[in-house]
Amino acid sequence: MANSASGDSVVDRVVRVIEAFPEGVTSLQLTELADRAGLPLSSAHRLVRQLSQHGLLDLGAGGTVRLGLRLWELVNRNSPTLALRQAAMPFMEDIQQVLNQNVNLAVLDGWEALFVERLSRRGSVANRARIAGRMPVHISSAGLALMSHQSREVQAEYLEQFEDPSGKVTAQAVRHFLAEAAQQGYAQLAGVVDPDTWGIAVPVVNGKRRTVAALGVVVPLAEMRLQALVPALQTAARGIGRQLGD
Amino acid sequence: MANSASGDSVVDRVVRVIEAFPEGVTSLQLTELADRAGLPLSSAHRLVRQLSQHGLLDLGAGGTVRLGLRLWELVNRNSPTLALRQAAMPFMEDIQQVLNQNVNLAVLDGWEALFVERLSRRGSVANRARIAGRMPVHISSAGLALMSHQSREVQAEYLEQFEDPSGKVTAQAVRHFLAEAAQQGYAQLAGVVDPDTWGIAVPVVNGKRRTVAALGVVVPLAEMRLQALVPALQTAARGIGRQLGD
DNA sequence: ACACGTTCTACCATTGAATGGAAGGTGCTG
DNA sequence: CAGCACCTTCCATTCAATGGTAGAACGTGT
Repeated sequence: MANSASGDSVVDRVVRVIEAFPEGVTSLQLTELADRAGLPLSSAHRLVRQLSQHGLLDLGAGGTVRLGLRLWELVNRNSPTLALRQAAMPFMEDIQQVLNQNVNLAVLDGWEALFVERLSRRGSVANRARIAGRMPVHISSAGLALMSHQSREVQAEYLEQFEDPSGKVTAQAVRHFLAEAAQQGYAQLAGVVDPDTWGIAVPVVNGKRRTVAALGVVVPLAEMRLQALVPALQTAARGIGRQLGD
Repeated sequence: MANSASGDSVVDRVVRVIEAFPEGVTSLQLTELADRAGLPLSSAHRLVRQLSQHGLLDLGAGGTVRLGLRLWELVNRNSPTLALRQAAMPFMEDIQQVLNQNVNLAVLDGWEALFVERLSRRGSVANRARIAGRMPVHISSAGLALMSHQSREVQAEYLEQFEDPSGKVTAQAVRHFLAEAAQQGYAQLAGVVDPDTWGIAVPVVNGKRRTVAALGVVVPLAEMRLQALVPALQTAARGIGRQLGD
């Protein structure tokens, strides 16, 4: 036995270590980390120590492993979402001020909407969809808005593989939603995430006519005023797109 | 010549690649990246390709390298600042609502304050750009608030190495500021970052009496009302500390 | 149209850095 | 105090990582 009995490179292992943290978990014991990453304890230990010397991980006393502050800093300084967030924030704040609703910004990654930024409704305490959270395309208005503006090929590929584990939604239904969203210029979805809420999202299109994000709000059913919301969102989305350039 | 002519490990190199992005730069050409990371082009190319296969980097056509969406997601989901931000956000929103000022949250890293979250003043153009930004301890109220609550040893070590490149501030002056902040329970600093603004920050103390963050506001000189601001900040800071537990 | 510079990508023989089992700490629990 | 669970260190073995070289794909100035 020698270099990597399992046939994986060092890079593979570094990635597995970082990916080993389950969602929302910030701290892991060394043994558990090694287990989750599928690495021999001594190898995991060596890797973690090396990474923590550079500040990407934080190896505390007693084998407690956390992601490093330096990693957080580097990623949040240089992430490609940075320009998007900077362009979008003023408009998101406007929406929040004027409509007083939860505002969110998402991008498409695979067949899921990845939420990049969120402003919560004034006065509200709890907060469902989190920053860096994901939602399948077919159960989020943001996801539908994004997918409805993808090329025919991408949409076909998406519908091809579509399968709803709960069995509540058919590919046919999703196709219908997407067509509707494409035609109307916005996507809406009622009571899916939470029975008493309504989601509305519009695409954000950059200078090259590429759909790069979706801007959306989540409103209580009782306060649903489509006529007021959609134009506000579309105006903001155009403003963001203009800022983006590209 | 063989494994690493320069005597650095693979982990070292991965770190250098991620660190190669200058602040605010989200996209780098492969050649420039190799240059900045101090790696032979072919090695950089191999590493980047491997990392991008896992989604930590994004190697686009023409050798354009960006940080990967997956990396952003993983870090923002599992970062140790997550609990802090979640605990602090409601209180920061309260402050923003009541005082209508720029609110920020920082932690101490080395001899600098690292800004973890920021809410901008209503109506102002969002300067959210400064999330993940750093400020030296001696020119930020947050930094002073954090340092004033560190142990004697840490403070001594800090003052020992202190040197102001601009020569405007002496170690003696900083010592004075820290003592004052420790005694008063808050730190203030006028017109340093911006000649017309005043910074005030208070420490956030967790259940174990450890100072884990600083909560601060930046107000225009004209609107300076210390009597109103400090109690509000201190109340919020206590609330955050209670949420944190630990 | 052509030559030149620049940048990305692929190949592959060489070799020392990475590996992981085993053994030695450390701290907790019954 | 024995037993367990976990962290940490050591070191001989060996194959994965390395980087010079060469070719492909641009773009640019003449």
